[in-house]
Amino acid sequence: MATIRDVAKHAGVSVATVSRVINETGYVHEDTRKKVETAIRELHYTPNEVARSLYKRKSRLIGLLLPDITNPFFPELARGVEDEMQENDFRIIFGNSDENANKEKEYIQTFVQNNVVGVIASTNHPDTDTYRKLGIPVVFLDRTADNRPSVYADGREGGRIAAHEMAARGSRQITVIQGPASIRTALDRYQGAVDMLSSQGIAFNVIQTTSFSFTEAGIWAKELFERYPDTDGVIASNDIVATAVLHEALRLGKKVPEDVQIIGFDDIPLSSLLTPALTTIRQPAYDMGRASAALLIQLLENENIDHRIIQMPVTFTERETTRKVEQYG
Amino acid sequence: MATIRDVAKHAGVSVATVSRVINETGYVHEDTRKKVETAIRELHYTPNEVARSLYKRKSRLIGLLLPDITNPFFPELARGVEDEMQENDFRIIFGNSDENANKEKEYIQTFVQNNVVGVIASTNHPDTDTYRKLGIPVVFLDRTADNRPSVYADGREGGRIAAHEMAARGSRQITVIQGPASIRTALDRYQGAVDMLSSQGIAFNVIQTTSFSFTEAGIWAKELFERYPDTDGVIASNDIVATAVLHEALRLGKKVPEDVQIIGFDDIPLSSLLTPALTTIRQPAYDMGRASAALLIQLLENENIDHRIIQMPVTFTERETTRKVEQYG
DNA sequence: TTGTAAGCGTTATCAG
DNA sequence: CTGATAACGCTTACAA
Repeated sequence: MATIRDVAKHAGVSVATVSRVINETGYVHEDTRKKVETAIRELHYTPNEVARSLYKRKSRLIGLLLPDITNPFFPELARGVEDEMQENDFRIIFGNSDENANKEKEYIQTFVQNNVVGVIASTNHPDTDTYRKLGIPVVFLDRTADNRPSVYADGREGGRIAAHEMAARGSRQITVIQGPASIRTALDRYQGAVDMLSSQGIAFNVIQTTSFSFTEAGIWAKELFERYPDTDGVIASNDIVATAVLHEALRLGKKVPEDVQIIGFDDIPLSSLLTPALTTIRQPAYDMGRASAALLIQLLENENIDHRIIQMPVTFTERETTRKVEQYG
Repeated sequence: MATIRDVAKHAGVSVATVSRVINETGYVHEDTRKKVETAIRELHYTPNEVARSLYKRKSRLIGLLLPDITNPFFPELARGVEDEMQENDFRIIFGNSDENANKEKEYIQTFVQNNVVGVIASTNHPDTDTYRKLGIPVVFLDRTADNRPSVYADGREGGRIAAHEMAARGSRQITVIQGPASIRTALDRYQGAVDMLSSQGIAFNVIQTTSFSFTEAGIWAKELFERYPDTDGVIASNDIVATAVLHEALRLGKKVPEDVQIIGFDDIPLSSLLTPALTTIRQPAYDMGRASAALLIQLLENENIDHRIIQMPVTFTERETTRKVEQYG
């Protein structure tokens, strides 16, 4: 790799001058600029970001920490972040935390060691020193914490909507699937659903799950219909579980939505391709990712901006696993 | 952030000594080591990877370039790469190329600018200077090129298997979905299927698609049944398209697999949760990711290893969108 | 308008 | 066993 020295020598100028033309800083004569530019071209020179980063104590790198890219909700988030960052010439160091506090801490640490200028994190522990003492801007994505910068959707409201719509469509033997207790968003959804159901005086059962994994989703679906065979409505903690429930219901010969209605959460891309297509509470994942990146970039330019907490809308996305409301509402 | 100087001062030694204890290189007296270690702990010191990287001209970073993390096949790959890398203390800079040569080149360039020690890339243009002149090890993932290090599955064989199994199960009005012409793996699958069908003297139709996107998949599925309504067997270019085809077939009132059989490709996590569950040609994505990372790490340690091309098995994964072979075979 | 040189935080060489 | 110090490739005062 050619260095700035090589370019300087090749162009017959000093490194300072080369630096000036690269960064468009300070005066440089048109002719020398030309010389330098040809030298750069001829040597295929590109600046070493590491050296830059060392001197300026900041890079063009940001850290992105997500629970598990294998859960289809997160790639959407990631893609949004990446697209926005890419357009602003930032690159991403990426890690999966598996919702594990230790892995999370490790990653954040290496992010810092690599001089990232900011981090976007989807974490259940935003209130730890890991983030508090980070010294660089952090945006919490899909999660939130007191007054810290964050982009998230209102899971509680989503849960409420799901419960309300399901009740409006006539289900009275509802089973709510409670996601992993350690995951904040899962808890919110659950709480929202429970609140709504309670306030409407509708009884319900609960199935507790401990992960969002594809392989285990089927197990819980089975458990659900074994323990509560009369279930005529399922509020799932996300679309993966909802898909498993749908699969199991169909396998048991139940008609969906006639015998049992199902509402998921997230609206992952495959949901609309299921048969019947999944009714769900949509989170605008891609936009959330983009928004979080945009927010981080703002924070990078100006630490003190007003609008640091962005709540995205959660929308009832009616498809085919729920009945038409006219029939019942 | 504390620097090595701070630690040295705090411990009353020179920076050289601190460096020695950090890197466990050279002699250092037990007592001084202790002093240094406490200093490190008290100051919460962690080495600046950027400075290290600058001096050593190599980092603990690798670049990962994937077409689109939003396609459920790639997160599996990415996860495999990440887990293996993480266990070996490497971090990942990540980018989506969208199969776009320009974006790809840009990303690779910034990878290099950030001193990555190696790259893992899923690209359709492995034979360009971008990779040839990179100067650091590259492993091609899910793609391959002459004799360059790579980890991939035999798409052609997969296509053959799909065609063979479908024919063995009685379909005679087969439509093959040809994926984007620019994507090598899609082409291989298609070729394999066509070869097999031709050699068996079975006529078939072709639907050409131009992307793997969820939103467009539905369009092609519609087109398929409009143009070839008598289709009784579909060999799809991947599971996303297969899912869309299944969805459309069901919507049209066709029975699957009785009226039309469907075989996908990849075996993404959701495939087994569809109803009927999708029969597909499985690629061991996660393992491929891990293998590519392991290979890259080997290459990093020793440029000249023998086994640089790893072909992973492709397996016919029989589920419910194909008929039982006994009935027809 | 341009060049010199210090400094970013490390590692490694070479004396001591 | 330990300490100075040059070097990694860049940016930025400061001088010229």
